[in-house]
Amino acid sequence: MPLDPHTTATICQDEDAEQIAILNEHLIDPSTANRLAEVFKALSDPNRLRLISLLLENEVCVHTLEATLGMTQSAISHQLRHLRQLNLVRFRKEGRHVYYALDDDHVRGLFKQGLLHVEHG
Amino acid sequence: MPLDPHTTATICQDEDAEQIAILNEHLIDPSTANRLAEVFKALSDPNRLRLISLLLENEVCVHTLEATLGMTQSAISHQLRHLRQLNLVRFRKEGRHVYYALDDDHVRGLFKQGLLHVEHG
DNA sequence: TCAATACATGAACAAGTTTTCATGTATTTT
DNA sequence: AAAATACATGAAAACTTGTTCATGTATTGA
Repeated sequence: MPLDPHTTATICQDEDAEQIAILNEHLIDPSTANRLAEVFKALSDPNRLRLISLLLENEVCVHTLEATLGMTQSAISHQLRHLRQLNLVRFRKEGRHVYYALDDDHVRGLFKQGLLHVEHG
Repeated sequence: MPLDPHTTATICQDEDAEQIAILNEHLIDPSTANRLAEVFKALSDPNRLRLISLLLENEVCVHTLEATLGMTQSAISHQLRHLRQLNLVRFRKEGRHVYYALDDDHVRGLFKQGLLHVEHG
């Protein structure tokens, strides 16, 4: 009997072709796996998460991010570049300042859902 | 004017202490950031996501995971060990087989939420 | 125009991760 | 008891990632 209450079946051996077919239906394709991994990877670094937490409700300039996070300006800029390339943040320039904000409600959603799980246990 | 409709304020410069105080309230603490990063990191590898997708609804033995994913037995075992150490999967032994299943509804939830975002665009 | 401020970026380095390779243990089959 | 099957694991190799260092561009101020 399976341990996990959510589990519907036990699948093993290559003998039972029908079971293996069922299993294959659940397998996500490599392209989906890669894109999904990219999103989660963007959220898999503590400093990047701290940065994102600052952008959850406000747009903030690079210098203030630097001061608030206690990271070097270069490190911040590299991280922002990373997030930009994934279309997770966007920016606008005003004079010599560059303001960053979340580009996407997806990130906000995943961030908050992850936070719930971590906080309540 | 901010670009992001969700954005409530524009924060810049160290001059305005009140704004910086508001910003600091949003900053997650390092311990939370680390635990949050760990969860997302577990979901940040394509092969691990493909593996998890097989365990979403069923418990599956290692050999079948190997055959279905087209990975070596060793690579599978190492990934399973990793997921075990994070309490994301559990296993039970039966004869010479070891059945793995998700340990945790959290992962299922995050996985599915991530998938929605990736699939619909 | 010269200096200062705000930000970006390439290159190198340190650290971490995933896979492979080789080997080991436990269970079953013959 | 020997061979085969199922799985685990340490160590090394190959690859990825984050930060630092050095330097570059653009805008503002003196």
